[in-house]
Amino acid sequence: MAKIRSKNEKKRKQILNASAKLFIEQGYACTSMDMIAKQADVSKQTVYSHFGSKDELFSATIEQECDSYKMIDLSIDETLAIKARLILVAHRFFCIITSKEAIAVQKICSYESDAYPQLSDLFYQAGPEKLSNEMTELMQRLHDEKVICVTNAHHAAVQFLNLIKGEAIMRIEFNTQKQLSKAEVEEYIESSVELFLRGYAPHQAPKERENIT
Amino acid sequence: MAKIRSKNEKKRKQILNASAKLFIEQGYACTSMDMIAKQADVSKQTVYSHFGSKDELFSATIEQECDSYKMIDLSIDETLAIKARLILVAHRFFCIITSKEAIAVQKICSYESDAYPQLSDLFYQAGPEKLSNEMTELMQRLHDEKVICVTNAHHAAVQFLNLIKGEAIMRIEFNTQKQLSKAEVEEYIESSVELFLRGYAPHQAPKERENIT
DNA sequence: ATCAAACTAGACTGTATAGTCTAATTGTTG
DNA sequence: CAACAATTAGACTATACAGTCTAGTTTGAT
Repeated sequence: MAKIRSKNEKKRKQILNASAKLFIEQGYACTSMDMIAKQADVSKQTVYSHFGSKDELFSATIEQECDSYKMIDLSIDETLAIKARLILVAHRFFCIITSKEAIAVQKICSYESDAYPQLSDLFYQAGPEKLSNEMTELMQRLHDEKVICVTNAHHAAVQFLNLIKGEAIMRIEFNTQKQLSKAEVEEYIESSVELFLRGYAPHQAPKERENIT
Repeated sequence: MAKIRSKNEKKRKQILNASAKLFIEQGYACTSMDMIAKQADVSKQTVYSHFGSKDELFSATIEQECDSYKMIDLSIDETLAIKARLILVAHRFFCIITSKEAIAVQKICSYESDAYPQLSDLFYQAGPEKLSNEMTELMQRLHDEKVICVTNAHHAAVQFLNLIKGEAIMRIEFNTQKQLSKAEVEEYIESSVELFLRGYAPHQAPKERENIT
């Protein structure tokens, strides 16, 4: 009496995994329902019985991918010096936004943002906005700790995140021939964290002078 | 003997204008050759006689759009105070990258960067890289003027440009429901220029203290 | 065992579109 | 005017694909 759909969930997941893989690899237009069915090892009819249309499946797929952004953790060992803490945060952020999946979902949402405004909005909330909110909290905490001195924690968060992106993110996005080496990225990130810390250094910190190497 | 193609150029331009409009508005996949011919007020056969295939036309269109990025001018009234100068530069940059065409070309190049790597590379060079190079020169000049103090002018340029992008550019790119108001953007830009200037303030400038309002 | 829901394979429809072909027309140049 | 290249309209081919239909099979709950 309870279970009306026996295998439903398993098939559904198979389909969503397949569609995620294909949409992400090939985009919306270049991925056909036949390919998805085949990739999911499921009949085309089953795809249509779970998701009424290609649009619906696409939406469900992107929503699922957005859900996977849940595991962003910016909590940081608080005993570290501020510079080391921010560099750690920067690296984590950088890893997240340069992951193959994140880049692909970003491209597809941006490109389809006119056709599916609610989808790209969803992505924006689950991705960039969520990150920026968490970063805002971190900035506020650092400010309260008097490690930095900001007048607007949200601005500071956005500024920090944008600084970290640097040119690396665009080079990845546009798949340019020349890509930045890991060393170049590290150097750039360190330079950006330093800029950020100098710009938001708390007042009355004359000892900073001695720290200059 | 000279003119073998009489009306060629005019038709060619009609076609490129039409294709630019349509590709930018609708993307590559959703724009058909019939639509382009109709929009250009030209027969389909003429389109094919000028450009052998849809791919070729697409490439020519994007290349043409990239050429139009030529007119970026960051020269600034040098009598202005440094903060005012950078705010002016920031606004120009912001206007350029938020223009409908720039956003559209960016989206399309990013999305098609796997299918047409040479195209997105072209875009990157004509757009982001060109801008970043000009900005690097500006940074170097400002450094030489001792108005700012940077250790790596290119890093500083990238940092400045990324700071200016803020969250506004992403909200536009993803077409989110909430968009930043002009006032919000202005406030953010001013805050970012200030951050940048504090972070790269020249040494031994104690009079700065008095400037704080 | 039975029965209904879920599933399958694959044929089928209708539509969109890239690219070709043809026959007629226009426009340019000598 | 003659000749020729460019252009045009539109028919045509081939293909891909969204979505439907059908007929038969598997599966799980009772």
